[in-house]
Amino acid sequence: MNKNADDPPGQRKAPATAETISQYLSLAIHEHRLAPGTKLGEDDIGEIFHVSRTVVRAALQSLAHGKLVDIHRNRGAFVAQPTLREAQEVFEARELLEPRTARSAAARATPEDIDLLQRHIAEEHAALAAGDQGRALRLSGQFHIDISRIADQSTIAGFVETLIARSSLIIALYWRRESALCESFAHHALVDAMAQQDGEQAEGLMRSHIVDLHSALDLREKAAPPRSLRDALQPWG
Amino acid sequence: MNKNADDPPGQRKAPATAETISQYLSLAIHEHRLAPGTKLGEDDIGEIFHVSRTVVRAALQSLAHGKLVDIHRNRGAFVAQPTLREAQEVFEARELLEPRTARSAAARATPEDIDLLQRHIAEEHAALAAGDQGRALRLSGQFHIDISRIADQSTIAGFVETLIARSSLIIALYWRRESALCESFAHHALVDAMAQQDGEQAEGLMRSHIVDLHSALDLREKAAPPRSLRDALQPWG
DNA sequence: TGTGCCGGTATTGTATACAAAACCGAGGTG
DNA sequence: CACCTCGGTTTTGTATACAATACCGGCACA
Repeated sequence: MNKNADDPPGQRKAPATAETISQYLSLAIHEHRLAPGTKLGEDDIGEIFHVSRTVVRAALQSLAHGKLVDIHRNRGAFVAQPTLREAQEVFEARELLEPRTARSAAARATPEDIDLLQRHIAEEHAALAAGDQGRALRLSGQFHIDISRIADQSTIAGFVETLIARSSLIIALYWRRESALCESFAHHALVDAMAQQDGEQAEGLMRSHIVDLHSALDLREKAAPPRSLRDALQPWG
Repeated sequence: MNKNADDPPGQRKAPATAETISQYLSLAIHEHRLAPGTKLGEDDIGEIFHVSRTVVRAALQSLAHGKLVDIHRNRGAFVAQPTLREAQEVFEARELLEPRTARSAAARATPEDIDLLQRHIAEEHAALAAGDQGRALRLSGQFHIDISRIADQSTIAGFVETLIARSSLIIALYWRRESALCESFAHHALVDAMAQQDGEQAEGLMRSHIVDLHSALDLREKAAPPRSLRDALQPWG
């Protein structure tokens, strides 16, 4: 634990590349420390990481490609605010991609892979027990990404990764309080199926798990309006 | 035909944004006028479009995100050369995404949509008849993109779009001469199924169409080595 | 002949300077 | 009081300057 990847960039000595910065911002978004709609000023970020705006811009453009931030010309970059419609689409895409991926993963998973997944679940539990919901949420997403990595289809894994990232924003916006974060059970069952190389079962479990997540979103138009009228009309930018 | 989108950027008057440039390069790649492995020098491109390297870099980074170009640090940007493995993955992903998409599209297609698709097929035929294989290939890809647009799932449509783009590179590298470009028939049958709102049929046709494409690739290790040893070992970058 | 070193040259990476556009608040006007 | 206008301020967009690295030729040497 000497060098924790979650360390703030405060300590100098590393010049910080664009990739570093985008990963760091991405992490903050995943952990819900950067709320949707937050403005990401180039000067601010550059000051934090001690780099020029050139590098920051590259990082922001990278994030914009993954739809984690929206860039409005001459206005700047903001943490994305997926619409209800986009939210639907993201989960529909996940329903299409992930079950099949889980099946492949089950067929290919080595004991080490199973180990890794179980460690992740344990970490997730620990984070949840410690009350660190952000971290738990991120690890829960990481679990899905790991599965698609195990499936050994990097192309689809890349798609899944962007979908998970967007899901994090969607959860920030549309998650219903009532439904508890009881996913860990589903994850555990999934690992069991994979440990037994039962692809059929894994596929089914993954499908219902994602359907569960999907149905835990509040699909109705938000009662609470966006933080400002300007934001409400941003699509015009 | 006054203003053709395919016009070279020679005529000044428009300052050319990063998006313009990336679209233009993307088009050239789709039409096989830029071969895989071609170096894309920043100064060269900047000179062609009369912009500074700043915007060129943004365009190249954008293309790199879609895996159309590879950027090697301190070495520059090159038109991507998908490996055989990546080629497999891309077509497997297409087999997963597009049939389902075709089904949705069939359910939603309006008469105008059918019209658009038929016009595209006609254009494709015309280009083929005129011997412009590059253009025909691009239009054939556009056909697939249009279908995913009709399905009205922009997220999946985005994935399909990047897969089509990469397919263009894959075809450039691994297409077997022997197999003719007889896809038009498959496209025609697809439109017919969609015109009748027959989703089941459309899904099946799309699946077998993609399988056909996939099997028309040369899956064996290339007999012809890459243009240079340096390129052959680039993954080390 | 082939290999390794080494300098100049070309190209990319980053920071900075300047231009252009959006933001914001004060003041004027109906 | 609402609305519009206008100037200063802030922030982004683009070009350029400089630093760092890779490329490529010749030359020495085994």
